Amino acid sequence: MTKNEEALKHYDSSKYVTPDGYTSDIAVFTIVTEPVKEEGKAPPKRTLKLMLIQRSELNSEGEPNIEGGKWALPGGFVQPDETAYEAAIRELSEETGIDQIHLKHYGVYDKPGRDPRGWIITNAHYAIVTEDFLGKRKAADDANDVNLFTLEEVFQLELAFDHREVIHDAIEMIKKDMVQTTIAKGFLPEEFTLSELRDVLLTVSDEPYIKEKSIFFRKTPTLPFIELAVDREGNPKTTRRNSYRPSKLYRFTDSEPIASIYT
Amino acid sequence: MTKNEEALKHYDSSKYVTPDGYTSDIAVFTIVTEPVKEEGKAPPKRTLKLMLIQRSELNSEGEPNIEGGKWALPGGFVQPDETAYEAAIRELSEETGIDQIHLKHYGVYDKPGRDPRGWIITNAHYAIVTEDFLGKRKAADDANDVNLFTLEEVFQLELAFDHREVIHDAIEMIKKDMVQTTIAKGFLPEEFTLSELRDVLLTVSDEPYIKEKSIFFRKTPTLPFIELAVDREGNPKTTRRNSYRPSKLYRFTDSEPIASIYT
DNA sequence: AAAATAGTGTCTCTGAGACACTATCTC
DNA sequence: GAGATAGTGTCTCAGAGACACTATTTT
Repeated sequence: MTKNEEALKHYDSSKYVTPDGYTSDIAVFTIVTEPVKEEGKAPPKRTLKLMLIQRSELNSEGEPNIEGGKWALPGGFVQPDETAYEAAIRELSEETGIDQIHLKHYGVYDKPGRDPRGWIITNAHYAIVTEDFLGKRKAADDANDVNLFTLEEVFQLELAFDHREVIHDAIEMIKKDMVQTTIAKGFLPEEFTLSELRDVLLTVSDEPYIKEKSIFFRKTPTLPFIELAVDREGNPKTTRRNSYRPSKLYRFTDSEPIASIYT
Repeated sequence: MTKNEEALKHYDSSKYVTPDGYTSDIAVFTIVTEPVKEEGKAPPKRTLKLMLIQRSELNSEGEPNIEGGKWALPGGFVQPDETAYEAAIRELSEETGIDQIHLKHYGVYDKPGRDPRGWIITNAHYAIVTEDFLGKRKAADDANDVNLFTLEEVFQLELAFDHREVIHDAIEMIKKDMVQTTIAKGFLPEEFTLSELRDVLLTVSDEPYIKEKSIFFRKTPTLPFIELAVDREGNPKTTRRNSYRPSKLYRFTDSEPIASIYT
């Protein structure tokens, strides 16, 4: 690398205008299951929701905060010694106490003027967490409220910066990825029933191969990326958490399929 | 926005460390058709290739250039008054003379230490151009050579920065998008024959629904995003460019399908 | 007639799709 | 038995897949 070292001596970064900041934002999705009836086994209603934080009116120094009072995606500035992906994990943990999550980059936002503070580039991710992880959430320093909203409610809010666009893209992306990849597993326990998987998929799609019970129940066990969960003796595992009648448990395999529009 | 104006007075960007640069890189793909036989109607062989530039040994001031001599994706620094997407279009036109292209963001590269010049964030795109556009290509100031490589040849080269990873991701992404979206149209004329479409798809996939002629010829005309090209009287248009027997022309419609792994 | 691409005919077998039915369990 | 989820039976029809065959044109 001696050639490069010499080249570096002649490189002057001040020749170029540099960005004023690089931030990492995260659209945190969860599926909330609400028991329709109180008590007992019930057909819980599943709803896909997005977590937002309300920016505080004042910053830590007691001065007015940028876009204070508006709702925004959790996130913050990336440090020079980390990637935006790592920053996302760190911020999520700082701001909400969430760890262990499925996290994926889905877009960059760099339109001039999108942030009043200057030339700020935002690397956007979406995250998938299960409901129980959100129990751990807590409000952090410069956020005075953390809340979950349905995909309809979100756009009724006053949103900070260009987060309307950023959130819109996140929703489109997760809806697409939900049927094109196996990210549905992020919303489910390791081992799940076919009904549970179907309910998760129903939050984003009404296609007959999901909606029609008989098609889904017959087809899904044959898919290459899903397998029956078995115990040490090779007998199918079952659960009664959703019904009195035991139902079989399944798990995702390691194989990642590729869907095609030409099939 | 008066609340924000007040907040801005208290905002000090120098509190944060800022990146040393924001660049936009482009993986330009093209499909080269090489006639197997010279002269006459032939079954041309199609190959997917990637365009790279060789970084010059010396910069415009005659001093050693960073990563000089190595092969790299075309690209460069984003200006504060443009998006990386706009920069990609500009650079592509500057460095190679290409305009009118399909361009898509596919990744961000921000690992600390990836660029010896400092903390540099790269926004990566892939582009699809037809062969004839590449006729217009020209070498630019700080690139002393522009060339096309097959996907195998690429990884034999000495590549600059972390472009091995950036290029690897581009290839994976275009292969996926080729069967999951209608980007194949970027490699084809407005109106194309089924054989032409099939040959394009065969550069990335060997699945039977593409490979098996009878399946592909029967299935494709029924797909919702492909329609027969007709003239003013409603008669199917034909061409003889690939054979003596005229073959029907097709076009992509506006509809964008979503593939699913659960179907 | 030969040769080359562009299709179609035919047959088998799987599986999508619709909807009614059965199974297993608790209360 | 009522009621709830978890599945299965059955029927029809579309289409995947394999491979041989026909069609259209120039040399």
